[in-house]
Amino acid sequence: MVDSAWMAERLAAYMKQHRLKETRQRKVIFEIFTECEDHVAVDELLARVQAVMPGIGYTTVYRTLKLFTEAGIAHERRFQDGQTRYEPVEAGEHHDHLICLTCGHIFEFEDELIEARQADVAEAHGLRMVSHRHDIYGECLDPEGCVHRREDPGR
Amino acid sequence: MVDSAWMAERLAAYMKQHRLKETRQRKVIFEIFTECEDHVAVDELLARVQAVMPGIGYTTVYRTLKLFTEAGIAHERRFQDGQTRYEPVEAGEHHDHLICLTCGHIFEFEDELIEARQADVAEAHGLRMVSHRHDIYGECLDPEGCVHRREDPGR
DNA sequence: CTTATTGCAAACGGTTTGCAGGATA
DNA sequence: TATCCTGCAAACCGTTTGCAATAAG
Repeated sequence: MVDSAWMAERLAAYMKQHRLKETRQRKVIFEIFTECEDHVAVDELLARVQAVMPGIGYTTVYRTLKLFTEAGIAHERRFQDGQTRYEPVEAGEHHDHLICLTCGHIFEFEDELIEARQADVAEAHGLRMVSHRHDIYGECLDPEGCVHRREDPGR
Repeated sequence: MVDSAWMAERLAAYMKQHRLKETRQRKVIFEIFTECEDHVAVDELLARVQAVMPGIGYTTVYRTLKLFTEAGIAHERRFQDGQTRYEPVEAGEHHDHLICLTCGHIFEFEDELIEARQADVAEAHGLRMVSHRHDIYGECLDPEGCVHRREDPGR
């Protein structure tokens, strides 16, 4: 779950430290961004923001999202489609996904063993792990009894 | 290791089936592509190809790489840098990637422990693992002594 | 001689940047 | 008032497409 209070705090701290200004645009974008649970594409967010503040420019949205990323309250993700998507950073977050090819459901998972092992692999190659991306694709073992069949297959 | 004989065969079969023509350009690109062990970016490959065949257009390289992909002898991969990279398909392949953010080098790895654990994670959620994608990003522990520094850091 | 292919230039889509006017501290 | 921020337009970058000329079958 998104902890918008924590995000607001962290953003405020970052802005103060960098002597940035709190503008109407940034407030609105923040508001809407924190309401987005999933990975929002920029144009998607822009559309939602424009519904509230019609005159806003896409440049501002791009720049603000970049600001959020630098402030540590957003993560940038690029999928195969060439678009950049952003997701709110959550406390104790993990971004490993288990995608069901049968029903489309996306589970999030975290496995300490895998986490630890990744760092080892990096080290074995002379690197310090900074981040990772791990997606597992699978099929329902029991399609009939699948609890997620009716859910919206996240894009 | 790249099995260029097998690749040539598979490509030939695909071309025959689709009534495509064997051109000088395609031969040269194939030659050079099979010599590339790692993940080549298009402009990288273009440079190598142009060293052999100066007049060749980048359009041709793009189209040929797409052809290779359709023929099943190349894999298209997009990492976080926005460039599309291609790698020769190998028999029984399966590559996880370790990307160095300092020098740009891309290592391939396979870890049985992680492999096994992934299947477990899937099963724990009621899925049978079909495939996965796993990229680890890191930084050189010793940037000074990095063996890969001289390589073109795929931006 | 028919059809596929090439290479150029121009189009493209997503993103970034320069700049003058406007808002914030 | 001194900055910082905005929004526009234009630049940009990697990639794709239209097209007339060219090469392969």
